[in-house]
Amino acid sequence: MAEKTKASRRQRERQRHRTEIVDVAMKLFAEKGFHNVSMQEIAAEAEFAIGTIYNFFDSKEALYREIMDEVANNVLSLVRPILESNADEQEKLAGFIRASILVFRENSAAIRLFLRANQGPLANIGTAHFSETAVEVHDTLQTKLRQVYAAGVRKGTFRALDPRVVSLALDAALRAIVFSVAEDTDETSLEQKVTDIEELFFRGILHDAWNRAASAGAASDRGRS
Amino acid sequence: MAEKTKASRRQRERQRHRTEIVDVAMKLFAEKGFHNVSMQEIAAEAEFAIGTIYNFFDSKEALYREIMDEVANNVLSLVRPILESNADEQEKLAGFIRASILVFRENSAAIRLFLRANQGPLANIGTAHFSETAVEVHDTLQTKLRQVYAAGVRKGTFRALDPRVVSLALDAALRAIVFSVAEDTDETSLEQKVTDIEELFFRGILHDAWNRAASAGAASDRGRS
DNA sequence: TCATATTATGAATTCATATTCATTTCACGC
DNA sequence: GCGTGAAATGAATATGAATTCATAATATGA
Repeated sequence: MAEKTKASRRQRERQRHRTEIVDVAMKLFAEKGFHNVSMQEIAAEAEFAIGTIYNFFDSKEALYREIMDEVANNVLSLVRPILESNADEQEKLAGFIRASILVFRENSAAIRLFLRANQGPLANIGTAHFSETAVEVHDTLQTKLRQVYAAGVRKGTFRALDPRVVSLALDAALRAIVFSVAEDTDETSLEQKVTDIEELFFRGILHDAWNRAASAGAASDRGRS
Repeated sequence: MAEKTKASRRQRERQRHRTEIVDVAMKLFAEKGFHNVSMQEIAAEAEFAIGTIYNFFDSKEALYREIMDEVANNVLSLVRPILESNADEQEKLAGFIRASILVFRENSAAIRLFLRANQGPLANIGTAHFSETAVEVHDTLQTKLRQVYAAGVRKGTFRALDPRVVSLALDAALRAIVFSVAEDTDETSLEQKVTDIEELFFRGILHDAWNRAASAGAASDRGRS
């Protein structure tokens, strides 16, 4: 029993060190990107020797991948239930918007890292190819979004737009907002921004009056400067 | 006169070589990102010796910066006139959407490079800090977009959403679509996607009937799973 | 206190690229 | 065909990390 406690103590210590390294690495990667952070830098910032880092992780890539995977799975576990709930499609999308922004609020560095690496659908190219998990998670969420939208279209809730376009646009727009919120640390504006994004996607930017008048001719009255 | 022609010939040759190098470098940077392309690779692909590249550009960064600046200015010169025209705000935004996608069509590698480096409002961080010009161009366009939107709000054409949110969302969504179009080379779908984006932004995803019914209660009827 | 196992250390090594520069090739005018 | 300067060449060098590993420090249990 005594042995067990002490052995466990060791392990806990080690775990703590591991966590410290991961946290520092996450912060640095999120700030500067994979290529612009050296293992030296991570070691120094975490106050360990370089060798120590390599006791925990086989390589820089492995360290990065591990962080990415963890973050990706966190995001997934928070957002997925919303898209898979029993709520109607409109509520699901509204929930997705709110969740995306709240998830960010909780640990901004982590999410920022995830977004950085997965910017755009071209996640495969460049830095991001390290973590298959992260790419999978991104694809999973996009697929779910498309399904929700398509279901809404079938039920007549949503317009018959290309679900691919809608899901990409929504995802991209949310990222952009999330980043912008990350820059100015104004907390008040966040709630307003969420509302604006909801309005924007659900009802568009045109005022209703215009909306109805313009809707019929929208596709035809081009050609004038 | 004879001398002049011949001297000019030399210079034209040299200019052509320069262009070849730039084109190759652009392609590679766009495909793999700055850090994942070596000067060796560029030289080999362009069929020049490494030293030759350095006869034209002081460093890898300088080469990259030059490309970025050029691309950024091209984009600006194509899109800016639209936002500064005399058309009404709705036409300006519609024009912006169409232009963004057409600009891309013309030389996809170049635009892709530009987008890659400027993903998100965090353009400052990471690879992108090489080219101030590119960042300036991005900021300029965002500012113009906001101004157009704000003007539309004042005139009562647009809803009173945060112009920052709208311009960010529009920009981000367009990028995402542009990338996705880049991946599948399906030309037919492009036109449809443009239309969908316009619909999405101008009128939202909700059907009109729902639109009117839901608009009042949208903010209050949450809380049910 | 000692022997052992575990963990941490960081100088030395390795490796991939960026960059340099002495040499060669080439185009042109004579 | 020859002399000259511009342009191209690529082996050699410089640089900046990533990774290794022999050694030191530390904890554990007897």
